[in-house]
Amino acid sequence: MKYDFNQIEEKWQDYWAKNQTFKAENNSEKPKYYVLDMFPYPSGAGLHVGHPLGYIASDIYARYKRHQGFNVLHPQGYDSFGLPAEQYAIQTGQHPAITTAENIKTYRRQLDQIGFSFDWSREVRTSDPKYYKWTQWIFIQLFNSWYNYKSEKAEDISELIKIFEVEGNANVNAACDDTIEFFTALDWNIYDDVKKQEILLQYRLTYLAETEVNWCPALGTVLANDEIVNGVSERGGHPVVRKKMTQWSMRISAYAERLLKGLETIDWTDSLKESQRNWIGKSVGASVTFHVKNHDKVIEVFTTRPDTIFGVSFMTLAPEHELVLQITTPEQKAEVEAYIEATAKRSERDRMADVKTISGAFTGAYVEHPFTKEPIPIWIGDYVLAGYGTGAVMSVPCGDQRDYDFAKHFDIDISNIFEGVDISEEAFADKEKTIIANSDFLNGLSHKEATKKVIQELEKLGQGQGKTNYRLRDAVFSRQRYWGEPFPVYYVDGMPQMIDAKYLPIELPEVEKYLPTETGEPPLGNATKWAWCTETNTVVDNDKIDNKTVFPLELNTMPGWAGSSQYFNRYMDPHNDQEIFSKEAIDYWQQVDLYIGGSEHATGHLLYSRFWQKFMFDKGYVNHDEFAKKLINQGMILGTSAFVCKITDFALTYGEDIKIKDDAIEISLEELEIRNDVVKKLESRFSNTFISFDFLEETFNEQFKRFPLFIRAKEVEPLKNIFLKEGFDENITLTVNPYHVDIQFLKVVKEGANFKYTDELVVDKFKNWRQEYEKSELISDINGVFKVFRDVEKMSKSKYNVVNPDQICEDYGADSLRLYEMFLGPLEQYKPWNTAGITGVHSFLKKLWKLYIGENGLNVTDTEPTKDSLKTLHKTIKKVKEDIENFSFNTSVSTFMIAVNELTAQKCTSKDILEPLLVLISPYAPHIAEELWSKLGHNESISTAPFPKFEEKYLVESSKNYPISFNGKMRFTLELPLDMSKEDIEKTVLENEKTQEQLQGRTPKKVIVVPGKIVNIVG
RNA sequence: GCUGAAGUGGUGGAAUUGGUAGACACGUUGGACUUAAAAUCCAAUGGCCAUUAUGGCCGUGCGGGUUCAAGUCCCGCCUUCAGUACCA
Repeated sequence: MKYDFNQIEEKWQDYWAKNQTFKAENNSEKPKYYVLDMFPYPSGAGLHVGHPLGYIASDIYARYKRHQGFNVLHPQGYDSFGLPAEQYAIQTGQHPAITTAENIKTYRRQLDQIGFSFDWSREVRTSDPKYYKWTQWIFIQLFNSWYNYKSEKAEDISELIKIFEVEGNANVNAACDDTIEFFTALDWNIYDDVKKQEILLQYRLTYLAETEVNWCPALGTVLANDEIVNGVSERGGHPVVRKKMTQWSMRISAYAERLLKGLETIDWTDSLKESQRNWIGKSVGASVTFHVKNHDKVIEVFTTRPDTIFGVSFMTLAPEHELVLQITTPEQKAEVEAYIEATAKRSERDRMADVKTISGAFTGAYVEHPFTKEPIPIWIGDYVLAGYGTGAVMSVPCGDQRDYDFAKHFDIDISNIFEGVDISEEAFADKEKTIIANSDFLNGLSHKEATKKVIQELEKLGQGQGKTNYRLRDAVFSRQRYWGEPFPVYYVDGMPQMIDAKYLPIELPEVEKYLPTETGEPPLGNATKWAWCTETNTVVDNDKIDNKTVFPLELNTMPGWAGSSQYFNRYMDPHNDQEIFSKEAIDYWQQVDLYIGGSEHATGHLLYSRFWQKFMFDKGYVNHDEFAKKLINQGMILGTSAFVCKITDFALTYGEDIKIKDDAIEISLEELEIRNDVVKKLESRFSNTFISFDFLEETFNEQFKRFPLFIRAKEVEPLKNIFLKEGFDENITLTVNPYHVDIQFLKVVKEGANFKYTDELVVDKFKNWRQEYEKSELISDINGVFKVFRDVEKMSKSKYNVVNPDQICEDYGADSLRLYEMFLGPLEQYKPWNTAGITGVHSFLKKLWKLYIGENGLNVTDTEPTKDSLKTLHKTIKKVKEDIENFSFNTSVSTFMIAVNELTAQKCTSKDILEPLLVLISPYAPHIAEELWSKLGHNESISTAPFPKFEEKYLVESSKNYPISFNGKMRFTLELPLDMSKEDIEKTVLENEKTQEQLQGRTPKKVIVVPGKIVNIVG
């Protein structure tokens, strides 16, 4: 009987579905265990081989825990709101809900064919109104809460109102906007309703405020900091600019300290915790107030080194600092304004890319030193960021490299306050260890002592106090997009009001088009009919009323992370339409025991989820203020792509149209008009039409007046328009890198380069392409014109390097895929996908099958197991158990191979060996395990069979093959009884003729005997 | 720059507390079976030298050190990957 994996796998997948084998009960006698995967975004490209890596690992763990007798919750769902579906909708008019549903169908089919033990009865989809009802509900809870630093938790906003009514806000220590003004109870009680609401908004955990946001023009929306990578949007790589907009924000900064402290209580990877720590960015120091001379103004700075206050040579303000224009003297006005204008023009990205250039301007104004009362000049400089601290720094050039560079550049006096440090040297000594000098009352003190002392003194003067600053900013929560959760919000007199929770969900209305309205409102502004709210909190349809006051609704939608910030709790009770989850459900499941997912979510999803969890904890909805006890990051499986570049020949041939420069090709603007011609010529030159050109407008480099890119022939016109629109003159040069090559050509490359499973290998590498190709591996040189490089990078549709698991499941089966993905290497490691080794695990499965099923049927008998077989079995049990518990899945696959090889060699047929072996293998290769299990006569699924017990006694040996080494080098081995004494071992070894041969008559200086381990003879 | 992780055969990767480096696979070579191929099975496979056999030398990024013994521990470098970055 052959191992017919296709038939077997289909059979058991049907069986599991039909019998709901993996359905988790909320009531059970068994202990619970909650294994969670990060749910996928169902993209149009379908599942690729990288997705299942983490899912397979968690599935093995979940199945293992079932064998251990746990009631396992192992759910799956979809993070189904998001940009790509909407971008697709804009292009095609197809409703995102439809494409999303289609994609989910594909994902489900692909997930099912791998044989995961998910409890699909608990599936959630973030775009399902039944689900996002609760996302909206949480939003309302956040709106109705404030953060009390005294109790260190979120409290109901009604408590705050009570305090205001009785004593005003002077004694309130809350997370709130810095612009808050003090008022008394008297004031509060006479404020009108709008004023009261305005004030409360400054305290709410989600609030509406005008903030500087990251605006992405190409996507038409704002983005959170973690959605921007290297200054461009994470999705699509579009440029991002700073812009002031009225936006919903989440007051995550209130939780900064708890988010930081909480990291100590959870078993997450160190690198991930470190990322979160950096992101939160706690720094302890002091805030110091400086009085501006001849002005009734103060400048507040934050510093981590208040002890260096006597070293302050100048102040530096961010160019955007609000006081700059007020304090600038008439003489300096022109210079300062010019500088401000120049920095405003530079994009954030330029500013980031160019940290070396020192620039700034003197305002002409001075502050007074708090102790010496000396005047200190005030400068502005773009190395000071408006968004961090107060946007102002006290500059201590003898202590800080940047301040030093700035002072040198502008020739500002540098005073030295460090003992024994030569400030003419650019490399500074470790300042934390240096004694303070030239600093009045701080002289002779260490960093620590001086810091303490100076804060005391500043407090006496009323000009400062100790302060802790966090880098973590509040998270912008509005998106000007269609495909997201609508806010349960309407406006009265411009103030936001919550729609009563009983009307939830506020469903996403239909729109004609998914673009902003003509008046520039978000896409929801196009909706003509949707549930909305009147004054009396009655939800009615827009078109059913008239003559009544109509209140505007919130037209923004929530960001992608809204739906994923509590989904792990919703799985506990996913069909509950009365509550987000019942108390019984959360009391039973508590929190996620094991969470597996990618580290790319370190500062996004994983931070926001922790924040919401802490909020839910404060409100008493959950029992733990961390949602996941343990978290493992699976590494990414990378795709192989090829790209082609450098066409020297082409430039020479077409030298009249195109010039070569720095290995790139330049085309002047006039030549753009004949570009179509050029392309035609090129196409005939390289007959197979494989050249096309591509460009991206946003990569225009202003500094060099270049597009470091490729041009696609048909897109010449739009490019030219952009060019002229931007007002660049006609002599501008385009730098063209013509390596975007078409599929036809790559098929040739592919055959030559012997790729497997990669049908399309085109990559757009518009960023740093020279570096990229220099780094990559040259795999082919075609006619000396094209060079083909192979590179390994993240799988993505746009790189044409996606490998999906379907073909592998068909050719080798899901069990092979599961084993192979585990066998590739350690779970956490990044690794390129390469199918070369899959035959290894596949033939292992065939050998396993043959061990049980011979030519004439079942090979398994009731014979007594041999000693050797028992030893093989028990050493396998031990190793596999340890491996699973250490998440070292790759080594258990080897262990299985060894076990099967040994048992085959032993011709083992004993049921007592082969039956437990199946349970060991079943988490890894569940289909074949189920099939063989049933062939052994079981009517029940193997999935709850108890995990075999390891017994030491079968491994006990009577002798050991000792390695005998001379000066640490192993020469030969010697079989000796394990109960032999140290002395006897030494004696036996020394008497051995091989030892004598090695010693050649010399007397050993020393003999080391480690019983059970090794013998080392030192000569 | 800072933080974190990692460097082991032709390849992916093994190696508990320091104790036989290269498990298990892939690939390669040779052989068996076959008209042939596939599949399957057997053998060899870190490098160099030597060989009738026994062998010998070198080997875990580089340079030192500790130790009877170092891939593993310590010090100093180099490289790669990832994250982060005028954070005051």
